[in-house]
Amino acid sequence: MLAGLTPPAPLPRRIAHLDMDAFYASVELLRYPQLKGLPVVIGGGRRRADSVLAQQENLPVAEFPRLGDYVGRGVITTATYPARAFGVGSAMGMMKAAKLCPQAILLPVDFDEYRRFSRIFKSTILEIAPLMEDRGVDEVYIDFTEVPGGQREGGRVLARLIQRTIFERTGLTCSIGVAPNKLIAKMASEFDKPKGISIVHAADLQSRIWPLPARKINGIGPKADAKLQALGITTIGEMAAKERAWLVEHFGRAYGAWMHEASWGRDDRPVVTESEPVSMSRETTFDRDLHAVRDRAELSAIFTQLCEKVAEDLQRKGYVGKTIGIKLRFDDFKIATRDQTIAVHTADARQIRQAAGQCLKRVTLDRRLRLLGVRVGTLARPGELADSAEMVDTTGQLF
DNA sequence: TCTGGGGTCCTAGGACCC
DNA sequence: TCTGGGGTCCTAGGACCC
Repeated sequence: MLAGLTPPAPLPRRIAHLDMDAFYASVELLRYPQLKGLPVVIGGGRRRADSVLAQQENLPVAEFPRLGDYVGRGVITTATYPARAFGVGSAMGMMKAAKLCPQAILLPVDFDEYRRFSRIFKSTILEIAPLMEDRGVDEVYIDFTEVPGGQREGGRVLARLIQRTIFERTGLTCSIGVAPNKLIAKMASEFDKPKGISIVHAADLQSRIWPLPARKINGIGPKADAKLQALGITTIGEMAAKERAWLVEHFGRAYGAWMHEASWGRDDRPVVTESEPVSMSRETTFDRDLHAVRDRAELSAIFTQLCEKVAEDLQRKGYVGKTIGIKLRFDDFKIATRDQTIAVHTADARQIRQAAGQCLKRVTLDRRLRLLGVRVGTLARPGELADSAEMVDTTGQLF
């Protein structure tokens, strides 16, 4: 080490997780302020264009569709806080939700609108802090570490600025957790929802993280949680009290070791600002279960449409893929997948349809089908394949 | 009257090559 | 003829997340 050139001590990592509050529902309330304070849920299968809502922003409250009138398949994607008070929550089946709160107002999803607001809040963040990781339409991680002011009050000052600026630009609120890493920040953003800011330091592990249910760890889902419960473990602290070897014994080498690290609040994953897609897919659940033979024509038409949509998605975003796959969900909810890697990358609907059709022939179709999906994986950008021996066909024409 | 749609990553076995 | 690695690709299923 050269004398006088001691490198500055690295700043402590401060990572934020930002989560928009009841995002879809909040965007809808911007359009329909007359619904503020009422139980409102977003979900269902109907398209906005088909409903009484199309272009009628001044609709009186009494004329909005009600959850109790809904018939069909689907789940709640978002519920306002007043609706949550009735026990209605996201991912809940519509019919079950309708029993809990039939008077709730039901709005169909409008993804284009949510994406529009998503772009606005994300670009707002990027103007303030350049290292942002996209985690879906309503969530991001932000690296505060090197941002001017990012260390003040553990990140609270910057979090307040971001929260306020997003609100000024969109009228939408969010909750932010700031912690030494993504794992803890993700948990912290939930501490004080809605409109919350929570600052967590490494020293708070025992008091604020260990009492939480194990299921609160991002990566511990229903299966792992049930298994933990069966082993007598409920909280993160109880997990942390177990030997690493014990967790490995019960959950496997990789997952067990990760669980041990997570329970001790350790996570060194960086905030990743860019990533390439791995696959693109389209799937649909039918209004009623379809029979492979009796409903052949209907199934075939849907199948072709799915292939056309994936092809459109690929072309619009500038990708080609060469692993073509299908997904089926039967009436008993069992899932089957088949895929096939073809010789040449493609984004052509007819080629996708052809390969997917071959996949379909490899499945025994003795049950009614509930869902059909088409997936294209092993993606590449056509330009990056140009100098390889492979001939890329994005048009369906032979050359 | 159950349970959407769009993703990622991991595992594990078999084929195939060196 | 038998035995044995390692490495990569392909496929199917499953857990998990938003």
